[in-house]
Amino acid sequence: MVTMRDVAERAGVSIATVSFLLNDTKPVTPATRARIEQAMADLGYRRNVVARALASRRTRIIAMAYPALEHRFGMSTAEFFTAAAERAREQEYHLVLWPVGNDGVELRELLGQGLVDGVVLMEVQLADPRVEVLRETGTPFALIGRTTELDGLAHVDIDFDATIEAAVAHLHELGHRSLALISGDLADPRFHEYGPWVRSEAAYRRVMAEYGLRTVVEPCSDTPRAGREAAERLLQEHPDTTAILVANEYGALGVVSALKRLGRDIPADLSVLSLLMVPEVAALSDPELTFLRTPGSELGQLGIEALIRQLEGAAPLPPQLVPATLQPGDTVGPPPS
Amino acid sequence: MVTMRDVAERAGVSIATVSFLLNDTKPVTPATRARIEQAMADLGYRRNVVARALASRRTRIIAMAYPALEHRFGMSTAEFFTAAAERAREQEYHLVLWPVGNDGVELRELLGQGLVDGVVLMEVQLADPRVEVLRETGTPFALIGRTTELDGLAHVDIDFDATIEAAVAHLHELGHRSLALISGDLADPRFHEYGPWVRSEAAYRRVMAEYGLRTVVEPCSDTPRAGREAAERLLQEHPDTTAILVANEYGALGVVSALKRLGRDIPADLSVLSLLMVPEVAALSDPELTFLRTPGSELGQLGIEALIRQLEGAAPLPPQLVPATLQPGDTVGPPPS
DNA sequence: CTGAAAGCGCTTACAG
DNA sequence: CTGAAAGCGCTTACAG
Repeated sequence: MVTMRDVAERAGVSIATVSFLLNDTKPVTPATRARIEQAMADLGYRRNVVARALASRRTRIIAMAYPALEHRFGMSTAEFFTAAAERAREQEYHLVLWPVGNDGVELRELLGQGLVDGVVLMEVQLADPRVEVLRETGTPFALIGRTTELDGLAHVDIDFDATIEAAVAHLHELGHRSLALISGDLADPRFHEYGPWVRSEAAYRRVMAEYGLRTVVEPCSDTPRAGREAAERLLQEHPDTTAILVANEYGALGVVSALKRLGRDIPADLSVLSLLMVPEVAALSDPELTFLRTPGSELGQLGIEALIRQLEGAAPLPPQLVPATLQPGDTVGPPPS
Repeated sequence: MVTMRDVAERAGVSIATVSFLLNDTKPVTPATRARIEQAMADLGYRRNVVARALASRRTRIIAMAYPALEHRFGMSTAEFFTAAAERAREQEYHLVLWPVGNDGVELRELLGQGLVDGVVLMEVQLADPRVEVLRETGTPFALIGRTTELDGLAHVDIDFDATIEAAVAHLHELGHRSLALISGDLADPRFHEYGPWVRSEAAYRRVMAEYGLRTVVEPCSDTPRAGREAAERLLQEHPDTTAILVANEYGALGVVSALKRLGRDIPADLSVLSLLMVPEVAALSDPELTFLRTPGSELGQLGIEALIRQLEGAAPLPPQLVPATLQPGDTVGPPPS
């Protein structure tokens, strides 16, 4: 292994100078810079990140805490994670995945090891025990999602209000007046604090009230089968529905197939608009779903950015609420006349 | 931060003794063991992994190299990755995700940093430039997948031969004689060396020849839309087909919807058997797909296991070929009489 | 602008 | 069975 000492010797300088150059932490004359760079090139020097971490007390490793037991690691998550990993790498950070429970116990254990400089929290609950653990241990962190009590926490999240507003406005413009929401299963103890479902449902109720329209919400867990059942229940109880909003990525696929089974033409008889979905999943449906695209890459990157700014003592990234954007598909049209 | 020195002082021993106890690397009398353990508990000591890494020249960090640009990070990948991360954590390793290209350039760059003890390679190509990089740098590694030249490389993979044999046998028993394969798109330069598609197609040809049956292969890229088109082409060219094997996870969903569009009853008119799929994707189809389950968790864990054994100097894990197992669904039945 | 030296928190021969 | 000490490869006051 080529060390900094080897480079310093060959360049005829001290290791301190090599370090100053590498970190751009003190000025170095062009002449010595050239000698050091030549020596590094000759020897193929690569700085050892572990030694650097120990000496600088900064590992440049970030953990993404993902509650894999409670949440399926699906396509959306994959988008968050790979975008985050790439953004981290651009800034010379590494990203580790910590599949830890929501209660914070394992998280505390791992933090004690001193491996990471900070943590990005995914699948944030309204009251999230992990936040307390991170605070107690003094670990810098950023949320992808939001707790209820935010007081100054760095976070990025979907702008549920704007997203739902856009969705309802779009359907309303087309002429729809009877809009139902198939939401998440808030009765499930794992999810009753789950932000995306709580917030999208609240936003739906608020926006519908503003439009003076009736409110119908059908709970549904996150599987196509549950989606089918929810759609069947919905049409039984509210046969006059002309457009269905689905805040449930995998449930949405079941909604479409249930309607087809029931002989409904999509979108001639009934429109389906999927909220919060990635294109890969929308394409799995036939007809392909019209949907609001979860800004997964953006949020993954912003989450990393928010954390890295803290780590580097830069100006904090203001909270970012990113709306999902409408993507055309084949499941939304005007209501039947 | 509580250090080993603090523990040693409180227990009245040297830091070496604390280290010996912690690593179980030298015997310690019960009395001093008790004192040290008490001190650790009192102080809430947690060993610093970075210092340990530098001193021991072992970071206990493993990278999973994933060519995110070339391959979608989908549900199957997520299963591999989370299972690997969990298995690593059980053995006190951490898993980082390296989204690096297939050419090995970025991989070499990252290896130089000395962060990881070893690498698990995903989405292995028949001739994989990354293998050469790992060899040159002397990095321990394990493959999830297989190159053509394996000479002794640690690897775990799907047993494509056994999987395809089981699939064909199952359909043959039901009475099918006209089986077609919708495979991957080997014409695409990104995938013409992609093991799963090459191997499943080869196995199909071999097995069909053994049964004395005609061979039909329709290439298809990994999207539902491509699957729809492939199914349409197939029925055009070979209308007598009674069962379709699909070696293409997302393509399979398109195959089902194309058949429905064409008015074919599944499975009364035509059976669809998806090879290499995870249950979450199978459930997205309506009717739910009959499929051979990709052993993602098993392979993720075995890949980590194979690597860790090398890292710890244990007996090497013999190559593991794990067959996909048949999962009942609603898309396979006897051929029309 | 550059260098000598202490120190990050551990592991590991070596000695007893 | 235990300890003193060197060393892992860097960073960072401090001094000049």
